[in-house]
Amino acid sequence: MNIFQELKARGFCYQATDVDAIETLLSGTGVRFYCGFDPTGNSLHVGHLLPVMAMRLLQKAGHVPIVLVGGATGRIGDPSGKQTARPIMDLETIADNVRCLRGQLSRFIEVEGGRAVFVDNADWLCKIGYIEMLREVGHIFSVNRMLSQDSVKSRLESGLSFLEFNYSILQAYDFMVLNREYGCRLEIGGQDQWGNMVAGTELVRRKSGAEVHAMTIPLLMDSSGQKFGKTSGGNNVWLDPARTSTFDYYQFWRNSEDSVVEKLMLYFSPLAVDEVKRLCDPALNINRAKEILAYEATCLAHGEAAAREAYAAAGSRFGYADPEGKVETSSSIRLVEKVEAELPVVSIPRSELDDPRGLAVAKLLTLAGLCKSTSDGRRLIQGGAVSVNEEKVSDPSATVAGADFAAGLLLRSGKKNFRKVTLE
RNA sequence: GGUGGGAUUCCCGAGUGGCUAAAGGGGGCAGACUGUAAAUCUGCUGGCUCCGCCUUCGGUGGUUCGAAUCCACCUCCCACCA
Repeated sequence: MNIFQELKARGFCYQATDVDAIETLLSGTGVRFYCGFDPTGNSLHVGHLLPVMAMRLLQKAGHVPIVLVGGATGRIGDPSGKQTARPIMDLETIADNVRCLRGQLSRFIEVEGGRAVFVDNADWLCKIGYIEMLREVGHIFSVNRMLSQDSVKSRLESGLSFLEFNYSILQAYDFMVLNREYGCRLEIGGQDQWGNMVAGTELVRRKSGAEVHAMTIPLLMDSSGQKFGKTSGGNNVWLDPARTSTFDYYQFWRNSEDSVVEKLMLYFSPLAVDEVKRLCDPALNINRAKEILAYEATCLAHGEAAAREAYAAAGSRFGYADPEGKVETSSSIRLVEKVEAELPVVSIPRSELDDPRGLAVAKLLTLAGLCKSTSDGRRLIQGGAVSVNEEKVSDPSATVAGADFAAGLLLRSGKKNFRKVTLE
C-alpha cells in the first residue's frame, strides 16, 4: 500500500485537483507539501487535528511538511464556512497565538533535521505593497469567477466585506511563494478550503507554469451533524492541557460512540489499517478498542506518560475493558496495576473561603469548570448530579468549608466528571 | 431608486399591551436503564448572596400604571418592481 492509498483507506481524501497525478507525485519521496492554520486562538482543538494527522502520515512516508501558521491571513479572517465575519484581533494576540500553535503542532510533526519547515505568511504578505500585489497577481483573478465560489456565494446574502473577500487571494499567494521558495507541490486542507486551494494551484500555474496540486480532507461531523470535537456544553476539546485536562482529553475519545470508533482510530491513531479493522470488529471487544483509541490519541497530543496516567485514572475509576489482556495489539498501552487515580486537579484561591457563610457548592462547581454559572450549578445539585467527597449534595445552597479540602476535595458532577479541588 | 416583509433567549421558530424569563422543536446537561456506547423514558436548560431580586426579544428615543408586543428615527437582511 503506497502512501496515497493509505490516505485513502484512512478516509483522508475528499476532493483533489488530479487524483492520479497526486498519487504519482506521492509515490516518490521528499515531496514538499503544505497546510495552513490561522492563529484564531492560542490552542488547537480536536477539530483541527485531521489535517495534522494527514501531515504526519505524509511525513512518515518521507515527504516534507511545510507547516504554515497564518500570522498575516489571521489578521483578515477566512470567510469560508463562516456565517458572519470574525472579530478582528489585535496584533499582539495574533503573534502570541502563532507561537502557541507552533508549539502544539511540533508535537505532531517532527521538525529535526529539516524534516519539516515552519513558516509564517506574515514574513512575506506583510512586506508586499498593495499596488505591487495588485500588479503582480491581481490580473489573474477573475471577480466573476470568485463570485461563483460556494464559500463566497453563501455569504453574498448575509454580507461579505471586501476584507474577507480578499482572503482566498492571500491564500493563493502563499502557495505561490511556497512553491517558489520551497518547491512546494501540494496543498492539503479542510474541505471548506477547496475554493481557496484551487485558486492557489491556478495562480501558481499561471505565474510560473509549475504544476501543483491540492487535496481536501473531509469535514468531520458527529452523529447529530454537529462539527466534531465539541463536548459537554458545546465546549471544544482543546489540545492545551490547561484548557482541557489530559484526563478529559482521554475521556473524550473513550466516550466515542460504537459506530465511529473505527473511523476515529483510522484518523487519529498511528496503528496500521488492518490492525484497526481487526480491533474494531464488533465481535472482538469494542470497549478495548475505545481504550486503545483514547490512549493513542492522548499519546500523540500529550505524550506517553500522560496517556498512561489518564488511562490508569479512567480505568481505576470505571474499570478496564480487557483486564486479562486478551486482545492483541501493537499499541504501547499496558495494563496498569492499581494506582491512585490522578484526576484532573483545579486549584482555587483560598480567599474564596473568606465569606462567613461558606463557599457554596454551586459556586465551587463553576470555579472548577464543571458548569458555566452558579445558577447552573444549583440546577445540577437539584437534579441530584453532584457529590462532594463522594457524598451526594441535595441542597442547592449547601456550602463547603476549609476542612472539606483536607485531602483535596473531590468534586463530582454526573457519573463521569471529576475534579480534585485544592486551595492555593 | 420605489414598494412590501423581516430582525426573538445556543440554533430553528411561536408570541402583536399585563397571565412572558418568553410556546414548540433541535442541540446541550443531568437522572433511570446499560457497556464510561447507542436507543428509550424523565427532569433541567438567562443571571444573582435564589422561596426574592436583576438583566434579556437588532439600536436609540417616545406613548402607557405597565411594552418583545404601540409610535418615531436609525442599522442590517429578504422579496418584488425599476
